[in-house]
Amino acid sequence: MAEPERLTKRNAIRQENESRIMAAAEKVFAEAGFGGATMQLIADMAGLPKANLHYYFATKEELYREVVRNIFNFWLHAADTFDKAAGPAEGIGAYIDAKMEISRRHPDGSKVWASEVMHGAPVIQDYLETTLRDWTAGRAALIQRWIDEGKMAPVDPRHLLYMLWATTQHYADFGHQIETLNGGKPLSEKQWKAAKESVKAIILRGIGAI
Amino acid sequence: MAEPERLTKRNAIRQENESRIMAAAEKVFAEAGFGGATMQLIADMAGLPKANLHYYFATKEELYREVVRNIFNFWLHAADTFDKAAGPAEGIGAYIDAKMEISRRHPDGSKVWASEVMHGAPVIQDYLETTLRDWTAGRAALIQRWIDEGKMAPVDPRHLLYMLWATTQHYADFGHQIETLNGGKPLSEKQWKAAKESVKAIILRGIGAI
DNA sequence: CTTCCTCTTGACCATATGGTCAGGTTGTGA
DNA sequence: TCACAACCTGACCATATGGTCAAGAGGAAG
Repeated sequence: MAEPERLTKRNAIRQENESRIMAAAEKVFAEAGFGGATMQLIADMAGLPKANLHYYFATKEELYREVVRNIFNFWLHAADTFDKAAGPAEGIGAYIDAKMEISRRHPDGSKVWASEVMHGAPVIQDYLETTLRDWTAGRAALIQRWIDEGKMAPVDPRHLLYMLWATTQHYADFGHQIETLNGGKPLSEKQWKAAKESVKAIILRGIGAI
Repeated sequence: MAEPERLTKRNAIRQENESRIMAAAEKVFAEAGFGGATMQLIADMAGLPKANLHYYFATKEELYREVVRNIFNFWLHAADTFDKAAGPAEGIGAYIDAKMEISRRHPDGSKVWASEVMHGAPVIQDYLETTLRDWTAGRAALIQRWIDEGKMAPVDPRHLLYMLWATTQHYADFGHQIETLNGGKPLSEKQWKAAKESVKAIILRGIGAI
């Protein structure tokens, strides 16, 4: 597939610029939405002239597409914890921890993803129909197995997954609201820990895993 | 406050046009986001010339603000069920039902709200800091009382509220994703019922209310 | 050193969009 | 019927923005 990419100065510059642009784009898309984001603003934030963006990414759509794909892949891989567990308490507990950590560390990515899906997934519909669909079917089957083995209560695996996504991503997507309700301050280390524990406690007890 | 508004033909037309515009705006803002929405599209969808929009709503911001306020108030009132309950099973169960129903009937409003909050609540920040903060404090106190009375497990009321919001609104905001994972078809009557039951079962058991 | 290719960028263009306005139409109240 | 105000709208304008381009700077390879 991808060439090994020799370690020349050129390639270093290219990689550096592309990731600067991607990082800036993720932030701007998250804050302003696709329509509200401007190439000029992304360029400024990346510290490059606007024309240079168009050298690396021909169009705004293309840049956006790359950002979304990037996020999607990141999320998928972050969910590997799920499989390696012997039962729901560990598996789902670890999954909640992982997703909460992502919400904390990469809220912008989460927002871009949410925005993309809310607007009908114009650029990653194919991924939803293939990769995500397969991923979901696999985890649902695993959960069903746990149920059949009597390791947890008989809940609909799909709706459980939706609940996991919703609850964990909420801390990123609605972070501003949570911050406002927290007296205008971001959640502290302690509060994040409490959030994780609360979520895990309610859900794990809710599915009869503890 | 507001004048009783005599029932003249003028007022009827005004009201008709304003609600047509608001409905169209809600849909367009939900589908395209604030930045992606255009006054022209809203006008077309409302069946009015663009200049007429600006007669009723001076600017795009003003129209957007009205839409968001509208949604916010709708949501607040829809949560009255919460208070009238004797305990968590009824109170929170009814709240979940009500919010799921809103997600089903008014997904556009939910999306606009989500978008507004995700972008830092530029137009309803004051509401978050006053009305929503008070509302949240009140319900948190009520939940705490239930806990103190031994009617449910000792969970952090705030995080429980976040979980309720997240889970129920997810069915509207991420409706497209859910639909895709449902074979491309919207949830049926049966499936909506199952969703409600799943959510209620997990959460109510999770907080020790059943 | 020379050649070639990649990269950089200021200036520029076409278009879309929010918003304006003048003149016309319609309802209202006396 | 008349005068006034509310309402309507096609045409228009200023601006912002995505995208282009030609000329030049900077590495890479021989």
